[in-house]
Amino acid sequence: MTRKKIKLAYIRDDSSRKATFKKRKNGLMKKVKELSILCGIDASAIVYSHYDTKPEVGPNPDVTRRIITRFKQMQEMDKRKNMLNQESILRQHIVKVEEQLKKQNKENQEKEIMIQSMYRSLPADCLQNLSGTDLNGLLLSIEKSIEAIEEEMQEA
Amino acid sequence: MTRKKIKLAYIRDDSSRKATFKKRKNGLMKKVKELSILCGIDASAIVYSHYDTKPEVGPNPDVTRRIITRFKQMQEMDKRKNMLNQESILRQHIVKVEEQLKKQNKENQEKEIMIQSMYRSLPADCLQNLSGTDLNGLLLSIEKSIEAIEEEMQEA
DNA sequence: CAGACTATCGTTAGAAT
DNA sequence: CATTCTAACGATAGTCT
Repeated sequence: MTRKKIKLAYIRDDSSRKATFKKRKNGLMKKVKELSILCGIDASAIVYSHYDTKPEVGPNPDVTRRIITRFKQMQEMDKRKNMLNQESILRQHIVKVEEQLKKQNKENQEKEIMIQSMYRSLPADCLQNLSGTDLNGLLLSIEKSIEAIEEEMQEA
Repeated sequence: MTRKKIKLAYIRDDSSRKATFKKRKNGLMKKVKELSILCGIDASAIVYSHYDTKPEVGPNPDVTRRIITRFKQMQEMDKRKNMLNQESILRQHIVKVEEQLKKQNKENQEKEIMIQSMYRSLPADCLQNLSGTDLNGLLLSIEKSIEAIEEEMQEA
């Protein structure tokens, strides 16, 4: 059993790394528990790893009960993450909607130009019937004007 | 040096409890650091005690940096409020933009109806000049049609 | 691959300074 | 009190099952 003086570096070998992880995580939790009891204080350790599906939090003795409240805050931290995600979704949504708005705006302008052109193209004496800037009114006026033109043509 | 096999219980003597606390806290942080490095995972320990003015979080090596950020977030619960405010601002912005979009959309539809009405109001024989659904083309066609009507009127 | 084992290393209680 | 020292204890790397 010739164990070398462990080199403090990432363990390349998968299986021994996992073994070490398990051993040391237990040891760590034990130390935390001892510190809590011996000194009457609140202590805990958090271990995030892909070995466990969930973040390992501990230890979980009587002493740790008080700390659990604070860990709930940690859980709220996760919620905060979600908040951030939600925020980015919101931002994306804004971008999307703003793009739509821009597009609509452009389309709107084109149609407006077209309407203005048609309006300007109408005979001068038809303009008397037009009133204000109201679109529906404008539409009615233009239809009236066109009807008037058609009537004049038929009379001629 | 006859050290007894430590009894796992609260250390009554103030000074030796503090001594033990200091030693073991250091040891604990070292262990956390080692676990992080050896296994390439994120780990941290939190020690709340009246010995230190602030909750001891650590260790503070490169590996733990990411986790510390999260803990700072935990400590800075105040910012969470601001986040909420920011989110509500975003939501308000979305509502505003969506209202604009809706309004634009409505205006767009009105204009479209108007254009269609004008189009339908034109004399049947003018429709031959119209081509496709292209807006600019449509505009040109309508202008042409109106010019044609005016010419016919002048001829009459 | 997970436990059990143990020689070895690291941690630390208590004493000394 | 805080530090240092070191014997003793505890943790664990490598090995075996």
